[in-house]
Amino acid sequence: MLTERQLLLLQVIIDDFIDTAHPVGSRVLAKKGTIPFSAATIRNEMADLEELGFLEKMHSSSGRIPSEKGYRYYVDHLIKPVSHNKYRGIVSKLVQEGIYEFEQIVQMSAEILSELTSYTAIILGPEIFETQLKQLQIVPLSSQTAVAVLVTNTGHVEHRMVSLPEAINASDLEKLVNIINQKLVGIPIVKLQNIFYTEMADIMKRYLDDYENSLNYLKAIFLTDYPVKVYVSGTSNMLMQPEFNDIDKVRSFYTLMDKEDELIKLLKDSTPGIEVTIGNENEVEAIKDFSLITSSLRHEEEQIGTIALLGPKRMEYRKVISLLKGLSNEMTNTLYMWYKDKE
Amino acid sequence: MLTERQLLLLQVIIDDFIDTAHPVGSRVLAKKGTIPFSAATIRNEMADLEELGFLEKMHSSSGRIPSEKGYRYYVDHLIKPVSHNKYRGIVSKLVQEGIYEFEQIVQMSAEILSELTSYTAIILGPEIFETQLKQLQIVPLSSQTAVAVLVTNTGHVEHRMVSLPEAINASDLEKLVNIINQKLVGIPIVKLQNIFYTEMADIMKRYLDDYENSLNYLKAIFLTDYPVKVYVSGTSNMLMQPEFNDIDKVRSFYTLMDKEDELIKLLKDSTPGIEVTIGNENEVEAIKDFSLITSSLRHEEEQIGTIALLGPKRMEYRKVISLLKGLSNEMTNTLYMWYKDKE
DNA sequence: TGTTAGCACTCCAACTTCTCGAGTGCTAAT
DNA sequence: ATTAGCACTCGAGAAGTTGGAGTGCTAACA
Repeated sequence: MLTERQLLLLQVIIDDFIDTAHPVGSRVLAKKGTIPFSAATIRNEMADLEELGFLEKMHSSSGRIPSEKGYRYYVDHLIKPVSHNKYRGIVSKLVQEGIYEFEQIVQMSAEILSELTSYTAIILGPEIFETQLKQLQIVPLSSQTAVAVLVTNTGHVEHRMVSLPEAINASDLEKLVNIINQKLVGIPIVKLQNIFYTEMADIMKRYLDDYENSLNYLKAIFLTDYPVKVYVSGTSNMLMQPEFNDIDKVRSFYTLMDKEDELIKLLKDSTPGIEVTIGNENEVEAIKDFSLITSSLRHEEEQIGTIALLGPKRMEYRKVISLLKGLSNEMTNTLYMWYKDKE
Repeated sequence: MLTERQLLLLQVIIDDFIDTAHPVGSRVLAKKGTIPFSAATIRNEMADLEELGFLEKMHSSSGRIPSEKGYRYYVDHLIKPVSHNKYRGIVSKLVQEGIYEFEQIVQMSAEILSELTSYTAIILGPEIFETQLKQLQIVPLSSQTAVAVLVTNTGHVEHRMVSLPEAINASDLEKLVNIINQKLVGIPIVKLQNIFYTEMADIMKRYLDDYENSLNYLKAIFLTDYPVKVYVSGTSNMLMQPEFNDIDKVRSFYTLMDKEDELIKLLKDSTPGIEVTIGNENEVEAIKDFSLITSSLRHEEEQIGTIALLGPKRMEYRKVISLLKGLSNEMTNTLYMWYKDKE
């Protein structure tokens, strides 16, 4: 329904605004020569585009800036993805070094990402869905405390302090750990809780003197949710963006960044693939002035983590999207190889 | 060398400025009634105090604000520490729950601290000086990779991915781990590197087929420095301080906060006890507008960590210092008990 | 009929000017 | 020694001024 010329115009206006952060006027646009029409014509078209809701003015005699609808159209229809060969291979290079666990790799990728874009990178997870128990170890520290160490097949290590039941003795503890390892190695972490109640209860009853106590003890290890970790990187890069000249925006931005649970909410239920949320499209009030681009990392239909970039609505969508796409693909492949290798 | 009256005046002026962030004028001060003299007299004294370098003016007809020398004098001589009974016991309560490792407790304390003061809390370490190896575990993930897990007597867990040497077989690996655990458990982590070269080399030669390879392999585990961790908490609280109305200050502040190595430099060589650095007293350029209060956590002469508060020069020194002192004592005691218990 | 030049109008941003109040330093009186 | 009084200073904020970049509309043009 938009004419060829309107499309071109919309594209050029948004590109220009993304580049300069200044409202775009007809005169300047005409002078640039990208559009073979006079300023007056451009003005007319601009008025139409505004009527259609793609552009808006800050005040009656300012240039036009893209509306959220405008950005949305731009993202959905006007961007031809550019592939960023330059950065291809970053992840696999990290993997090849062989000294990082998966979580570290995700984190490092995000740092690179925020460096490359000067927006803020936020990473969720990777969650332990689908990762399997490789080994459980319980190391007693004193008579009352021990540390439980859980290693997964992805090289991830979780640990947690636990208090030991009074009655348990060293040999029982050893037996317990052996049973667990025999029975539970290879089981996806998520399913541990179920199995724990069904199969384990029986077995433990048979082998252990102090069944009751041991059970309670294990609960502390397996039945608490392991915390989801959020990494944020590059917040100070973003302060250079002119939209942050407003001190209140800075305040509310950092207040959000400090609330881990809000960030988790932001990234938690992302759908597969790249998803772009512009301004008020997002339900979280605090980022109504921002755009958020998320890409969920998946392994066999399971979401195991999310990489996201948070920036001003005036974001370099073209660059960011292709970058994130590339990175995401690479991560997925890497992930696939990884699991295949470790199984 | 300062008269009684000058001391009183200095005290009141700084207190007032810390409270209101506004330059303090003679008239207002006289009206408040804390000083039984007229505004004119106060003016004269103020002029003297300025000449002595304790006060300064923003411009020729503004009220007085404390100079750095003024703050220094205030901190050194005019503060009578108030004990904060209210918050006593926070740490020991956390410890009693028995489910946190030492590092978590430090971190949580710092969060509380920043919440209580609305300044930024920075914590370094605790470093692994003096903590002893409790157990080493090597869990193979694939034919080429494994994860090495190191548990200390404080309940701290370090882990790292390592690539396995081609030639090594499962039984050798097991032997290796056994040797290490037999020989190295109880050794302070810092000394591992030395012992590794002296004693271990011999032993390994005797027991292992593939001595050369195993040695190289272990290097990766023991000879890399484990990273010092920095936790920062409460940065957004601080934005509410009026000194942060200047956007450039905010920018430079957050740029600093993003540089982990700078922060480490800031806290690394703190002397025992509480140390207050005001503005330019600190060598790090980026915090010349701030004051930093550090308290190093010690165990038997060794610095094992640092808690610090970063705030504007106009800081509530009285409150902050006593709070930090209390917390620090509590931590040290806790630490002492902890080690005693775990040894 | 689509395009363009021209013109009157709008509005912000940046700059100046003005005013006011809170502050000072100095002097003379107490 | 202390204080009251007075002239002076300076910055913060209000009010006014200007210029430029923008618009919308109309009329002329290909």
